Amino acid sequence: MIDLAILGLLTEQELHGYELKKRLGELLPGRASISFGSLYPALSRLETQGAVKAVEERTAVPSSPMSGSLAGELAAFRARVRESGLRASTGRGKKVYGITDLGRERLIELLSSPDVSDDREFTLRVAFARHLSDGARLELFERRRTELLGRRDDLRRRTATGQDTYLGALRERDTENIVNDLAWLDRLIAGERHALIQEEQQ
Amino acid sequence: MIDLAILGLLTEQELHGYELKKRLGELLPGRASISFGSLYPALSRLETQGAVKAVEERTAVPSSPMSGSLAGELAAFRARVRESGLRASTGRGKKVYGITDLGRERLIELLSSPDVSDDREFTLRVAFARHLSDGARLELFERRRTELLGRRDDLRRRTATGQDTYLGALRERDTENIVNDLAWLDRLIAGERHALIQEEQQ
DNA sequence: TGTCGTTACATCGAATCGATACATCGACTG
DNA sequence: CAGTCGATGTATCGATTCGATGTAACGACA
Repeated sequence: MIDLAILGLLTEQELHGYELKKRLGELLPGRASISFGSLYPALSRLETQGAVKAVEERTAVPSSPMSGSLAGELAAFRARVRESGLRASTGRGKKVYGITDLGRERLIELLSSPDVSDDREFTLRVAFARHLSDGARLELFERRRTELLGRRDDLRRRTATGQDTYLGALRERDTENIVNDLAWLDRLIAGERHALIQEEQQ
Repeated sequence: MIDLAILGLLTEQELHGYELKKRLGELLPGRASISFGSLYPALSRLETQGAVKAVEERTAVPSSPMSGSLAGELAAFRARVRESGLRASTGRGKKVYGITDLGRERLIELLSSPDVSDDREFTLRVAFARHLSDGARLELFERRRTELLGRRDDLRRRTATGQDTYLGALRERDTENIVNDLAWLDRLIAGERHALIQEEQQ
């Protein structure tokens, strides 16, 4: 899950930890994000595995006063960071990560996993769906559709005899949300098919 | 979260671990449940704290062949377990838990927490909402309403400039789901108000 | 008779969370 | 112009939770 998030975000842009967390918070629905306590260890793990690499060395606070040349280095570093899309970055000690070829392979693997039962993971896979081939993307959506149909039927089976008011209300909400998700998915799938046909006709 | 789940389920019925997990799986939306790796430690913790207690001692497999009287004991135990609502229970070695007065207090505390940002936790709190007073229940729903309104506005603010197709699709889905949840909540709240007015008129 | 699926408890290592520590910087405030 | 506050940033700690695995009894079925 967290690997998918990191690799997906880094494919599009080189980023440092803090920024990674912020973007992920915007990607995931609700108030969900990931904690620093999982992010930093995950980055280390991925770096060890060679899936990501630190692009810019962290600028340590020099213990001795900066010489002119060092200050120049720092300015150059900041300029590079700014270029790479981190305008809001103030503060010192950033460690900017980028993805490697191995990381890109790993991302495709993660995006192609047959398991579509985890909601948060599926959300991330849609967010990075443009990195999949047309076929793989369509397959992802259709597998998800099957999953949701299964859930809907499970819910229907359980919504049998007269329950507690609030229990019943919850089932109602869940059913509505699944129906909604299915309609949304069908629109996505229709869009994909349309795109595929247009491609073939060229 | 897990404490809330355990205490809520045990308030309604004495249960053992395996059954607890199954029921929780039915309560939570999607394929979500909790793992044994968190359930059993949590039960131990709650037992130490005095919030739950083992109602029936586990029936250990006797190392020596059962005497007639022991077999009788076992049968009696099974009958008691069956009475307490565990019809499907076969197999040996169950440890049935019940809630204590302290546990009931703790449940009310958890149900009354002001934080309604966690989706799973909110679902559980609705599931056990009948254990709250009319006022507290209404407050829970209204706080959740405010939370969802905040999320909706956050989403709107972010759904600004032309993004990636799939990113846009995700935002669409999230917005729809929130709107759906809000409508559902409003129905719940209306129901509560109606009930309150009827009470006053008596 | 064997062996498969279900019921059931338990534990382990790894992943993750939530809190906290520490430090820098910009902006607002008295 | 010093002082504080909030945002930015990296990092680690203990507790929680997960996912996998082990063990075992039992019913069903071949």
